Amino acid sequence: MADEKKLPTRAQDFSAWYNELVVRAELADYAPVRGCMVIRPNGYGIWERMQRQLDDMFKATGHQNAYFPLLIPQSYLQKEAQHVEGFAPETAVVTHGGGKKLDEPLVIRPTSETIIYSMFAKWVQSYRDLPLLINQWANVVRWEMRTRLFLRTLEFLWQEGHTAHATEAEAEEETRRMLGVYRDFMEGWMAMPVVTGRKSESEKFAGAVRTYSCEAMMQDNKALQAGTSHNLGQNFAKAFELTFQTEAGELDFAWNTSWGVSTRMVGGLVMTHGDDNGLVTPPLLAPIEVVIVPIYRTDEDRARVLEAANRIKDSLGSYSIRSEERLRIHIDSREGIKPGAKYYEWELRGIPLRMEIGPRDLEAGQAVLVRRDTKVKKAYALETIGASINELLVAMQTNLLETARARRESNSFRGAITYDRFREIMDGAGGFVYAGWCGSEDCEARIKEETKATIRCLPDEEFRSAEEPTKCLMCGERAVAEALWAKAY
RNA sequence: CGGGGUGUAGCGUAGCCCGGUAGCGCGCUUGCUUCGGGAGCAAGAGGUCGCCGGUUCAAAUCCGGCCACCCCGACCA
Repeated sequence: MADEKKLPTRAQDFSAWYNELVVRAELADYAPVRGCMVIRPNGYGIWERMQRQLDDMFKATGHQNAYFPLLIPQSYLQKEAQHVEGFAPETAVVTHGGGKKLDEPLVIRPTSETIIYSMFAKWVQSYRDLPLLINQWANVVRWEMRTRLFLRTLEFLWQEGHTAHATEAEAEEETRRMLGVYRDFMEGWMAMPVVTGRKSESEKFAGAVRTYSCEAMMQDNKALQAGTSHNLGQNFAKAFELTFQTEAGELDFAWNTSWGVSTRMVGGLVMTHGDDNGLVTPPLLAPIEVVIVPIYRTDEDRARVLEAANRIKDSLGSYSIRSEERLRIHIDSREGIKPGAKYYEWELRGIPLRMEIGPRDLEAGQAVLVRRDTKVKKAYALETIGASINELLVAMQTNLLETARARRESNSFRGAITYDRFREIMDGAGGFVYAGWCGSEDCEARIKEETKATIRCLPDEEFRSAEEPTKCLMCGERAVAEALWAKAY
């Protein structure tokens, strides 16, 4: 029966570990509708903090929030050829309203390019109206065949940025800037290192000229596409007649970009930092930074310990890892549950720091702090415990990123690599392989067919091998690019 | 849509071959003892056995149909 409380381990079955952890840590559940997810307060708390920080970052780069409708006339989706081809198979369509069959079916947005650029067309007349920098927080629906909590659900919450610019160069700059914002957020806040780069033609967004992405490595060595940024060129502007008068007085189509991240990042967080005891949440994103577990035997001890716990809690407000916030601290004063059981529960939920305080500590003027990431347990003097907590939170935030990056690098393969060796890697433990590619879609397709690995991106220079491969992994022809290959979610 | 599997209490399951009182663990309720790593004992509550039909004196169990969900593929943030 003690066994029933244990999670499956990551080594046994990574999928089972993930699924059970997400449910047991009370992050999310499946809803009665197939493939739809309910995000519980625990999971939403993490998402809410992600949301708030990203929103601040978008504001800082000059974007404003707006909101566009959930329902899109089907004909809008059909105006951009590649776009409709990419999204039509996975849309949900409303055919009836008010008890009557609709003249034109309405698509539940799988993404909002069409409705947004149709409105942009009305708002933009002159180059003086540009750039137009908009973001929306919304839900979208994509009728996926197989779903997994957070990683792929029929409906998901996300943010989609949409911009219009007067020049191609400005649009490209915006596309890259927002990719950088995502990277800063993922590394700085989620402590999840990412490889940035450009998508291959076959993997790019339906309707984009160029797609860039952030690719993270999960603990099973698979890649997770954690965020994308698209340069849409004038494709949508032409489809929706989004034109403007230039400084020279000529009429031109605007240049668009779109970029998005979703609740999928919560899944990425779990699969990046979680361990066999449960979730590990980076202090910057943890809804609770410190949990106090009071320990007592007698009523007299109980009163003393709880009084001390409250006093400690009240005195620590200024020691949050975010100096502009109050320390998020919680006292677990539930009766009838032994301290040991509380430890397991808070570990499962990934709270960064646990403070144990009992009669013996009070005598000694100390409290015990336990770090979630390293599990190191140590006593600290009460007079200076605020500073100790702050140091530990900062250290943990840093340690999580470094650990994840070291793990990624030790499972990355660069330089000359034969196709046989590549297959061996992909059939075995998996990993990120940086290898030459001739640019042919045939080679790309054959590798996917034979190994299940796909081109995640053509990585940005800083991620590339010191000496770039000269030959294509598959056909041995001259390589035109270095591609990052991995199995992916 | 192809291949495999499962539906029994809030959760996890036994029973099904071989028809005859629906069982166990976790959780829940109450009480006492516990409390520095998942508490112990005692008493209790909780079930249209996925749905519809058939066979039978009798169906969770056998037969037919339907539905739902899960896993493996194809599709994907």
